[in-house]
Amino acid sequence: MSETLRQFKAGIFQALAHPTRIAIVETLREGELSAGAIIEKLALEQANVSQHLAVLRTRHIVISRKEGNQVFYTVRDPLLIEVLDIMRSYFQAHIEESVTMLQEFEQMDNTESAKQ
Amino acid sequence: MSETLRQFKAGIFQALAHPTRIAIVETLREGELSAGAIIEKLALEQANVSQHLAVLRTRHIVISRKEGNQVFYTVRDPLLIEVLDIMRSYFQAHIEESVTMLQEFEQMDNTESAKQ
DNA sequence: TTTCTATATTCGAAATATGGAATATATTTG
DNA sequence: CAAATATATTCCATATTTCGAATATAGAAA
Repeated sequence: MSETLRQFKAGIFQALAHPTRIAIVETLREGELSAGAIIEKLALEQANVSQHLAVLRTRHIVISRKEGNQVFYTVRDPLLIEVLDIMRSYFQAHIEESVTMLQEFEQMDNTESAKQ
Repeated sequence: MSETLRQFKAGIFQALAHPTRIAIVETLREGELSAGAIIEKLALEQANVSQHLAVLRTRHIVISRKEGNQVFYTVRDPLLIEVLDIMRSYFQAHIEESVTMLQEFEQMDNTESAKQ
């Protein structure tokens, strides 16, 4: 497989590699929502959500449609939702280890801060 | 959905969000390989591959098994292969656009360099 | 036109990821 | 034991990501 294709794939994964962006995609699971509605549902900063939406747009994970004042977003391909669903079963299948793993990451974070 | 689950999913995507790590996982599609075999197939620096393997290990994307001098790697869970398969259809479905997108990125890079 | 609302963009600081060079560790071989 | 082999880890410089604050833009309403 070409390096170009691998870069493309990495870009898609990268676009999904943030909890907030995953939250956005899952919020859009039921269908179209305005940026404002997403912000409200997630209870996050407007600028922050907008930045994450920009990442998802650039990677064509979502499509945006402007209507008057608002911008409506949809997930472009349902396949992505399917992927997220599979990952949930994966998580559940390995729940014990998954929690341990996340705890280890937190532990690392604490160790880092402790150094200061 | 819990923030924990979202972090977990983001972690998996993060682990796959690098061309070299994608190459490694795809190399392991056919089955187990030693670190050395992976390095040879990908024709990359030993240390570099080892670092990327460490990322994949930390995220439990791969499992390692030590036999004598060597360490053999496998992709841990068929569910992940399934994820990769779905992503593969996704990539194929959008390949045309991907090429366009990559061209745009190149364009951006050129613009960037031109600025210097 | 001025103001209001919804959304996007820019900027700068802090955090994180990356790659190469050097070094460490463990195992086998002589 | 010493040397060779396979792999992992550490260190350091650079690049990228992330967030909040401030600012910009575009459309709607007054």
